[in-house]
Amino acid sequence: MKRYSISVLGRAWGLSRSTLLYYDRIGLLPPSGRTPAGYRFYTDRDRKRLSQIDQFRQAGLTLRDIGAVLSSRGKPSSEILKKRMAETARAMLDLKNQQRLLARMLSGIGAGGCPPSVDKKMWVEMLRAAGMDDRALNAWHAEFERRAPAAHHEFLVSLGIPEAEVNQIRAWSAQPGLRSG
Amino acid sequence: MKRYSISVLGRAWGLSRSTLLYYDRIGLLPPSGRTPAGYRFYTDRDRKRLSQIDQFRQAGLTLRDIGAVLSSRGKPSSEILKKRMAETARAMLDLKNQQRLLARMLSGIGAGGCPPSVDKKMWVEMLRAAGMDDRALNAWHAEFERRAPAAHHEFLVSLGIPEAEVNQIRAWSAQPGLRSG
DNA sequence: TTGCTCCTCACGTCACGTGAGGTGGC
DNA sequence: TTGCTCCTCACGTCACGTGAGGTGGC
Repeated sequence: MKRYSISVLGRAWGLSRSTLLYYDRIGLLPPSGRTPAGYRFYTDRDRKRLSQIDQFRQAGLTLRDIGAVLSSRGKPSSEILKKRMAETARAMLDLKNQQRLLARMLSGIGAGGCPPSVDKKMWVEMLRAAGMDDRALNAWHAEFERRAPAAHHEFLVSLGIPEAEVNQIRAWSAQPGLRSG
Repeated sequence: MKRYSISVLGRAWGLSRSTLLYYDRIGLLPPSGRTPAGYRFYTDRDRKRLSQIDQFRQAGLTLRDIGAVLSSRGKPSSEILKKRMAETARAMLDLKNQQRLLARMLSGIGAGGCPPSVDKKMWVEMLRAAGMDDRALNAWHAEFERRAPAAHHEFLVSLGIPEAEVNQIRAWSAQPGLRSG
């Protein structure tokens, strides 16, 4: 039976010694045994397990999830993989949004004053196009005001709406029903 | 001058009290002052700064980078934004690769035994199509062997290459020049 | 007095990296 | 003896969250 020291096994996968020490500490990859001097040694069984761990790591699973997948074959593991798949989808959207924001910031720096990309008119048109009516729009304002009043304010100002009108909209939003009364 | 307590300001942006405590501790957003009783209070200046911080946070900057961007207007900030833009591109590639891996794992579970997606022949053809000749191929094996011998082994086996041939390839890779001698 | 907000530590999270101080093996 | 690897703490990272234990303000 071939034996590998901790650093040799790590280097084979481009992992550091401290990574394997950590995997041992959390019980994810305990070595097959110790030499009389207390050195960890790993065998081909461990090498195969590390290979699997590495696969799942590349798929972005947490070490806790990897442990769960490896210990229980079958159904639960597919649940975990699906969960991770959903996370990646969300993360992609996040990244795309970040790229949009960064692009705007960079073009803003490069071009000096950038034209207001979206104003009140365009915003409302977009929401209407998405099927929102007056009621839905009001409900949305109310929700925005309730959850993040300052951001709501900032947002309305960013659409080029004058301060006075902004305050009116916010007052309506904070007291739903007041507008129709 | 309007004054906001820590929780009120936080809630306005959907941030927790402890987040603002943290921003104070690291010096990113110190409050304008304290009440006689020691309570932090924030003003509109702070509110505007938090608005900026939030923008950059949504763009994925680290708090350290946000601090740098806010304290030095102009050139250095665009460097930081470009750096972040590059990071997002890499992160996208990572995520796409993760999705590929997850899809393969999930289909593997669903369908039982999955056919070996890529074998030696296809692999070599792809590399040749990319313009690699024998020399380049050998150099690549050598590099793979040097940096991650076990993964190299695993990879060759995954292409359906028999153990004996794998060992030969790895021996050549470890001793470049031996093959031509 | 009750119930709310505020305060300051201090420790936990995640997946390791980085020393410090000491030992085994050729 | 030299130079390498190994060992075990213990603390640092990042952006907070979560109590514990205590106080201010209506």
